[in-house]
Amino acid sequence: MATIKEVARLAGVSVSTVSRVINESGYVEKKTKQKVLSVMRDLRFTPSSVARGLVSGKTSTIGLLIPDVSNPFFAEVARGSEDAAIEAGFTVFLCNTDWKLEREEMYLQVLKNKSVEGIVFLGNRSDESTLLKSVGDIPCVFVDRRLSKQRNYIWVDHEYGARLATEKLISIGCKRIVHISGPENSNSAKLRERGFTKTVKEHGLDNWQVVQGDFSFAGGYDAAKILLSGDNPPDGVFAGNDMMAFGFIRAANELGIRIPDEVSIIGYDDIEMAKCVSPALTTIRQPAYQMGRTAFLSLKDFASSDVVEFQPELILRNSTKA
Amino acid sequence: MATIKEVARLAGVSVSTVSRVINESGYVEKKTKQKVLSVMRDLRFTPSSVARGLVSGKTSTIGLLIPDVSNPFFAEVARGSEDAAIEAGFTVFLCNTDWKLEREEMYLQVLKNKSVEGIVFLGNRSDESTLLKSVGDIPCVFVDRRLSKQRNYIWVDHEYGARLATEKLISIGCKRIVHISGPENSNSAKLRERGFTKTVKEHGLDNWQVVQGDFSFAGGYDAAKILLSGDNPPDGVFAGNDMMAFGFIRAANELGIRIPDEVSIIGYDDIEMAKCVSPALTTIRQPAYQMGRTAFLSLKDFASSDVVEFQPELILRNSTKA
DNA sequence: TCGCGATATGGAAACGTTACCACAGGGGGT
DNA sequence: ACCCCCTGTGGTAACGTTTCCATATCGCGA
Repeated sequence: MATIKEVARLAGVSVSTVSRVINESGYVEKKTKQKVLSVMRDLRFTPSSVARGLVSGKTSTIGLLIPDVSNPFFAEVARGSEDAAIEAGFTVFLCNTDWKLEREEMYLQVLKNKSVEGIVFLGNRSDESTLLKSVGDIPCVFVDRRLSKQRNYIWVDHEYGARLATEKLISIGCKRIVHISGPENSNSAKLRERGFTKTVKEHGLDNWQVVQGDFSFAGGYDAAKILLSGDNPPDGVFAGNDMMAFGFIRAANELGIRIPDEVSIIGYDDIEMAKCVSPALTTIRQPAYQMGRTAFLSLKDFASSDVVEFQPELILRNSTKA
Repeated sequence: MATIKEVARLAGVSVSTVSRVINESGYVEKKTKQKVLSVMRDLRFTPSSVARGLVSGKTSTIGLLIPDVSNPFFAEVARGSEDAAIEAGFTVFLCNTDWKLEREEMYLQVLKNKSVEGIVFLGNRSDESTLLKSVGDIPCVFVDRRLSKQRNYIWVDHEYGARLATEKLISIGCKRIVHISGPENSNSAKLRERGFTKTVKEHGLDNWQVVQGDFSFAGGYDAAKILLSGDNPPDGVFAGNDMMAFGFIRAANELGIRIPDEVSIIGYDDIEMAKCVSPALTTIRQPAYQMGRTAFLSLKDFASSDVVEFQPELILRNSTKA
C-alpha cells in the first residue's frame, strides 16, 4: 500500500500538503491540489485508517453487541445499523454474545482497545453499574433496555404491543385467552406479559392464563400440545414472539384444530416468515430495521434526543378471526 | 485509557520491558514480570490494538463480505466465521453488500485501508481479474465460488445436492418432476439446476421441467400456483432453496392439494424454519455454520489446504412420500 | 513605505505500540 | 584467566497519519 509520503514525493510537495488535500482543510492552491489528487489516483492511495485512528482517536468504527444474528429480529436490527453506519462512513464490528455475560464482557474489552467510537447494545442484561464502568466514556445506545437515565436508548413499547394483541383477541370475541410468555430473564418478555395481564384484567376477563415459554418454536409447540388437548382449551392465544406462534400453529395443525375458526393466534415481531406460514400470522410488528438505524444515528448525535420510542403495530393476517 | 508508558513508569521499568511482558517475548525476570502484571491489572491496562496494528500490521481483524445477514443461510455462515474468529482473537467487520457490485467494491476499499488481515467472501459475483486486483495481497477465501486456482475457497457440491434431491423424488415414484430454479445470476442456482437436469436425463425421465424462480417465497408461491392449477401437474418438485419450497407448500395448501400425498416437495439449505413448517420440509442440508468456521480457519493457515469441499446431505422430513 | 492579514507550504512532534540494538552482569567451559 | 553465551534491561527508530507552528510571498490599506 502506498503511503502519504510517496504521494508527497511524487507530487513534489510535503506530507502536510497532501494531508490538507485529503482532509480538505487549510489552504492549498488549486493547481497543487489537482496534482496531488492525480498522484493519489495513480497510486490508488487511500489513507490508512489505522494510522489515522492512532493520532486522531477517530476510527470510524462501532461495535454491535447482539445476542445472535441468526435470530431474524436481531439480523434485521443489525442491517439497519449497518446501513446507517456505512452511509456515515462507519464500519461495524459484529459481536455475537449468545446471551452470555462473559462473552459480552470479553467483547467489551476488545472493542475498547480497538478504539471503537460507539457501541450499540442489543438484548443486553448485564449489571448496570459494572457495565457503565467497563464502557467508560465510549458512547453507547441500548436497544430494548432502559437504564436509569444518563444513557440513551431505543425503545419500543412492549406493553402497548401486548395490549394491541390482547385487545384484538378480546374484540373478536375470544373468551378463554392464553399468553405464552418468553423466558423469565428477558426484559421485553416480562413487559409483554405485563401488558397482557393488565389488559385482560381491565376488560374484566376471568378465564385467562399465562404459560411459560422460551421464545423457541419447540416452546410454542409444547405449550400448544398441552393447552389444546386439555379440557377447556383456549380460543385465543397471544404468543410472546413469532417463533412460538409458529410452533403453536404447527401443533394445532397436527391436532386437527383449525385456525382461526377454533382458535386465534397472534405473534410478536413480524419476522419475514410470518407472512409465509399457513395461515399467515397476525402479529405485532416491531420496526426492527428502523430501530437499528436510529440506534446508530443516536450514537452520533446525542444532541437530537437521547431517547427514541417506537410504537409497535398490529399486522392483521389470517390467524385471527375477522 | 492507560498507556504502556504509564504502566512502565508505575512499575519502575522501561516500556520495552512492559512490551515483553505483554507479548511474552524475550527475557523478563519473574519478579519484574509480576510487578508489571500487577500494575497492568491495577490500571486495567490493555494494549491499544490500533497502535499495535500500525506498527506490526497485525490488526486481528477480518472482513466478512456477505450479501445480506437477514438471509438465514448467510446469517448462519456468519455465525460460524465469527465464532471461529473470536476464538482466534479476531474481530469481524460485518459488510452487507446487498448483491451490489459497487457496494462490494466500496467495502473492499474500506477494508483495505482498515488493514484487515483477511476477507471472507460470500455470494460474490464480481469480475475475477478486477477483484483480484482490488484485494491485492490480502488473504481471501470464497464461499461458494471457484476462482481459476490461486485462491482458496469453501465449496459445497451443489450438483451432488441436486442429484440427492432428484433421485429421492424418483425413488419414491414421482413421474412428473419439476425443478424451480434460482435466479439466473446465481452460480449455485445454476449448478443445482444442472445437477437436476443431469439426473433426470440419466434416469431416462421424459416428463420433467425447469421453471425459473428467484429464491423468494413469492417466487415459489407463484410457480406453484401456475404448476398446480395447470393440467398435468407435477407429483414431485425440487425447489432451489427452502424459501421457495415454503411458497410452494403455502400455495398447495391454499389449493387444497395435499403434501406429500399428491405432490412431494424438497427444498435446499435446511434453514431453521424447515423443521417448523407444516408439513416439515424434506431438504438438502448445507453445513452453513461449519462452512463459515472453515472459511475463517482457512484464511489463517493456507498450509492446511486451500480447497475445502463439503458434501450436502438429504434431510428427510414429511414433505416427501415414504 | 510599512505592516498586517490572507494564502500557501513545509517541518516536526505526537499518537501507543513493536522490534531491534546496545549494554551489563554472571556463570561455565576451555 | 579468558571468552562467550545466556539472561535481563533500557533506549529509540519506525509505523502512517494529523496537527500545530514556522516561514514565505503577496496584495492592499494606512
